[in-house]
Amino acid sequence: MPTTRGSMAGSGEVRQGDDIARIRARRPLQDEIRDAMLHEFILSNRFEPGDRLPSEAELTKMFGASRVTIRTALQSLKDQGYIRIVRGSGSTVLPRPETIKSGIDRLSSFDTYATLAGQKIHTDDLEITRIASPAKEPLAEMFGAALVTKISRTKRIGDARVALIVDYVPEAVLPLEAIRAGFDGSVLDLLLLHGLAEYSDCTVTAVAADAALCQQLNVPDGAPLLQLSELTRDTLGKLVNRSETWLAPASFTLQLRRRREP
Amino acid sequence: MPTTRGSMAGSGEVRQGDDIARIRARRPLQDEIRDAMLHEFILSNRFEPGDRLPSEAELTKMFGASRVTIRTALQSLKDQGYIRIVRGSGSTVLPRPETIKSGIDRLSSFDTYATLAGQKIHTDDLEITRIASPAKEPLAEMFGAALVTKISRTKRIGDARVALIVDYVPEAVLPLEAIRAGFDGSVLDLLLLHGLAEYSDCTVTAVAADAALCQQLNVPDGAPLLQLSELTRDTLGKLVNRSETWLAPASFTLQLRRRREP
DNA sequence: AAGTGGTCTAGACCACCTG
DNA sequence: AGGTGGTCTAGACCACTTT
Repeated sequence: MPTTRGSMAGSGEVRQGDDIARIRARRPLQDEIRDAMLHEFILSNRFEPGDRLPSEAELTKMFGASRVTIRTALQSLKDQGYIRIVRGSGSTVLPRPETIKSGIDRLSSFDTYATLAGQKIHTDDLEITRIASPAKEPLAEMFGAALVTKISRTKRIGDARVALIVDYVPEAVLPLEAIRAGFDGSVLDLLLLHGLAEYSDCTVTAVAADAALCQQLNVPDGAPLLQLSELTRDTLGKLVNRSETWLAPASFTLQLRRRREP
Repeated sequence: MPTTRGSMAGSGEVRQGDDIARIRARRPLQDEIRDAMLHEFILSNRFEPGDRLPSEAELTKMFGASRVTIRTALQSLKDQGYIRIVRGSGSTVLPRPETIKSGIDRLSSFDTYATLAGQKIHTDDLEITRIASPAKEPLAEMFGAALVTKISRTKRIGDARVALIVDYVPEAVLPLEAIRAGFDGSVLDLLLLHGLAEYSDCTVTAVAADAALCQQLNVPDGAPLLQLSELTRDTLGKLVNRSETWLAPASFTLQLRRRREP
């Protein structure tokens, strides 16, 4: 019943200091509590898989927060796969998800994936060119813009060629000069950095390497490759990027978690 | 300020009838309001892409619900990609997501995908066999069980062979007899029906069709195929199914929406 | 300065699960 | 029957955007 906020004056000042520190850091209480529960209860093995967590009422007292705040934190842990919540019964700790922290369903660049996996990834054969297409061309029509920058490169891990990536970005979204200046291997990272990418719709197929591809990726003619075709959009749904990626499956497999329909 | 619930007695009885009807149907108010906003505001084009929705305060009055309830409904619309919410500014309607209502990131069977896409899918070459493997075998070790049922079949749309699917389910999870009795093309649907499947971790690669595969799928030797390897688990994280799928990419491509890391 | 969404509280009633 | 999570309310303060 303390805290600086809230509907009525509190008698206890216990949490006030904490509150101020947190607000300074602009960190929501619910996030603090979620992280506290994650580290102190779960990751520390204080509660092991199968164990029941304290009830929401108890947690309310333990953390001195309202039930709504506690629930928000618990829901977040549930969404991340750490606990299971059953009405009328309680919350139990789940076997640690061997996750796949970030699968292909997350909008992250291959550079980022590789780095997270502890791999050093290199960019070769970089070509950045400006395309001025007539208004009727599919590319211009797709973006609703005539000036588009094409960025093509191959990716290498150690001595192995692992991917060919070709991106198209309209000049109006990110000028060619900005791309040249900021490009460090990933167009997507550049877009994310500028807050220009929110989501992409991605199609995955298997294709046989043609002459051009097998030369670029150094694979035999007809070798099976994963092809990803993506259209990336910003928060407003505006198309900001078209991307085509070919992956040599020996070096790169896609992983994702499929969840039950809610 | 009305309603039967709530902290204090209400003066207006306006919503009481609605409330009772809703509670009978066990439908949360927040869901009703979300659907009402979706249909009356967005799908009806009363507010078009780019338009601002009423503020939360206004919605509170319009629907006679508390702000928390209104916010839950709005968040749900945001999660589904219908609106954008900006602090200090308001909520705006987004261009209708051409979504991909349900991509590969959802735990649905290929039968379900095909049906949703308006395709009639057929099951051929069905084989259901019981495997009793010594405890040291990888299959037995994986499931922690010696008795496992193997279900193998091909899928066909019209005259085209589109997939080969092989599933393994431990007898302890679903007895062979239950599978024989309930199988209508999809092991996953059977597991979902019994509440036995919560999520799966899935690996996607491209492979070249070997002799056995090209015979079963009627594709040329060495043709590129999509291979999905899945381990499906229940709410407790217990392994309930291993599944291998080979897809002829001409007939089946995978689609998914990739979202920015929160 | 006014308005909007983000966060939080305390209290209430209900449905469900477990003794 | 008692405890637990699910849903809901009214009110408050804050941070951010807009005017």
